[in-house]
Amino acid sequence: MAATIKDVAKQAGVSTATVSRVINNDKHIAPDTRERVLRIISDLNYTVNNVARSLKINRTHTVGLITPAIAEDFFMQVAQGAETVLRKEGYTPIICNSNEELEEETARIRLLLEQQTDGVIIIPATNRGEHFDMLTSNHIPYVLVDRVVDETKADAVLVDNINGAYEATEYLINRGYRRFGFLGGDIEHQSNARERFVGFKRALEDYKIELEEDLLKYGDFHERSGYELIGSFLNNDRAPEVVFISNYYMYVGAVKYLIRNKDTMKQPVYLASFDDMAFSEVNGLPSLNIAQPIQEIGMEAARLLLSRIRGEELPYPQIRRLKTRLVHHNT
Amino acid sequence: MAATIKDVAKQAGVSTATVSRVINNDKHIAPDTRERVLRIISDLNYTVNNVARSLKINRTHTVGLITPAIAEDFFMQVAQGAETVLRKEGYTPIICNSNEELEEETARIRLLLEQQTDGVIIIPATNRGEHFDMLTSNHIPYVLVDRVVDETKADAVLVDNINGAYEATEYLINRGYRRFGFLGGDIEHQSNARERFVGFKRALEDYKIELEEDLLKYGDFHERSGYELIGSFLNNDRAPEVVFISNYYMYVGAVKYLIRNKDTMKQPVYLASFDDMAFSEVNGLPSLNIAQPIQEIGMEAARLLLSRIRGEELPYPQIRRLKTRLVHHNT
DNA sequence: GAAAAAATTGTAATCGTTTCCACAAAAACA
DNA sequence: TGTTTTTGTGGAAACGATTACAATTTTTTC
Repeated sequence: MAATIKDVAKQAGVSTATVSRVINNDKHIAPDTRERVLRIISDLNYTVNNVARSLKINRTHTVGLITPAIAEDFFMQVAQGAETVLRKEGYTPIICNSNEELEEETARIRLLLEQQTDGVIIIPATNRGEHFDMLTSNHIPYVLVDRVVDETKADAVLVDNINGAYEATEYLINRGYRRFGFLGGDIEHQSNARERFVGFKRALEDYKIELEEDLLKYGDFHERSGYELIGSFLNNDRAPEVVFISNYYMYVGAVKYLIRNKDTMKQPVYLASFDDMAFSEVNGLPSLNIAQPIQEIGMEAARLLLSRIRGEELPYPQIRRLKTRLVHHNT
Repeated sequence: MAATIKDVAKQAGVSTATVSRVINNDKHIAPDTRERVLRIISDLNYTVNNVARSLKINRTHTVGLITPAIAEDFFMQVAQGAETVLRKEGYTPIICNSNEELEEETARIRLLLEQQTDGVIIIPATNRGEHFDMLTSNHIPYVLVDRVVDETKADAVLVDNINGAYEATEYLINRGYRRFGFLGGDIEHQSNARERFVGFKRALEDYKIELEEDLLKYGDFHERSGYELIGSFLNNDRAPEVVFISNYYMYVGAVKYLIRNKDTMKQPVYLASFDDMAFSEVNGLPSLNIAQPIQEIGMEAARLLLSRIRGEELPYPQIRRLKTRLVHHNT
């Protein structure tokens, strides 16, 4: 139904080869043929069929992006960053949702393989990575984002979690805080949760500050666990002066708890937390936030992936760590 | 490099036709050949090449989704809803970003045309719609979401804005509020802004409540305008008791203003606003929110589009309006 | 003005599938 | 047993582009 290259060729009285050359800006074409062909193209409203082209040239100029959740701020900002650079380089991202499930992640990889994407950016849902081998064995480059399974294996774009946590903690210490609470993630299985804990602890050690075991709680980086855990700290005589929260969603949960219970709260608690996103400012509570350059993470991941796709020579693996930044709210 | 259907055929000692039949679950195939072929497929780690398949069958099982902004809550919830039903039906969404720009929206449509998507879901960035004709003339079905250019022309999934605004206003009236402020959008050019205003005004009229001209302000549905406009209402003796805000982002702006200036505020103002998203609860201010079934909008759009793709007989155009729901926060 | 070089165009194979058509073998029927 | 029907399989032509190679025309060079 839609016009094909053949229709254009016939109308213009040339071969499809010539039309193809015009489309692809081949230099060796006579100016007047080029012009004639272009006119017919616009007359017929012809657009190139990318699926045919992709089949022939064996590249699709598409890149898969697997995220644990569409519709979550952090992931979509990464996606936005990636989209910006991919688009500029003529690539189309295909955003997929793993729903924080290993099997879905695997299924999406399979899908992207079928779709012949030229590369994949993955924000891993779990700490498993065997299924990435499917990509390797098909020679599809991929880049991990935000967390990593095994640092020696795959390209990754991360944030300097250790340093970010250290700086924030150090800042708090210098401001005179001594009694710390800590709300972390799964330090067993999640690289970023672990690193943030390390940075936090190292700062306390360097400044010889005691860390009480019962002021140390581990959740799962979800809002609910922040909401539930923060409560257990408060309203007793051993409450911390400041709580270090190592993830944004747990921070949101904690904030919600504090807002809901502000009338019964004995004393204010200061919050320090990873990430600086929408909520961090609007909730009205004073806090120290460790801002990740989220969009930049996505952009860097896209850049790295494109280098791989283009076959540029880079040692394996590339681990890029971006710097965090401290932000103050409502103080 | 990757195994093709030919490799499988050769290994299994059958023709590519047979392999294809196995892949596509053709009924007329001998059980033992099927089994043999399946074994080879798994041995060779074969995956079908969808770009070749798409070329042949002239369908890609992909659907474009054009949104004015990736990384904005509302749009991504729509996307999430759409993704859920598309995925279940074997379709892959390609999410594109128009950046709230007409030209980019046009460019994305052109891209999706080249990619041969089977249909497109569009959250329009502007009130222009001529470029949608490119889709029509290529026989690609499309569905508009959230706002509409001309109701008589294209399929659309919307929300019953008039009724939603009316109900909320009526509720406020019944609660005794009489002095209303209104923060709206561009009622000239944006269908949803207009409809919400109509519902609001109609309720006031029905209850014979005066609407003062200088308590009526129009912004642009962005945070900044909410922030700036709310201030002009307050701190004078003619301040409204309640402000009806017809968009979430303006609401967020207003909330930020109120939080920042809470110390200098003479009297509290109650907010009523369209949408009920992340901020609505956490900001701590009491408010009445008009919740749209955002994910459901995306799901319905996907369902409608799939009906069109499948060629089901439905009168043109289909305009589906979903109901809103009132939600109370911090009261 | 002829030979060589450069520029322009066409022919046809190819990418990896699907599917129409033909056909052989097996099953059902008489 | 011979005929018809059913079942399973293969051959080969598409789908719409790109591109190596060849062929032709034009330009340059001496």
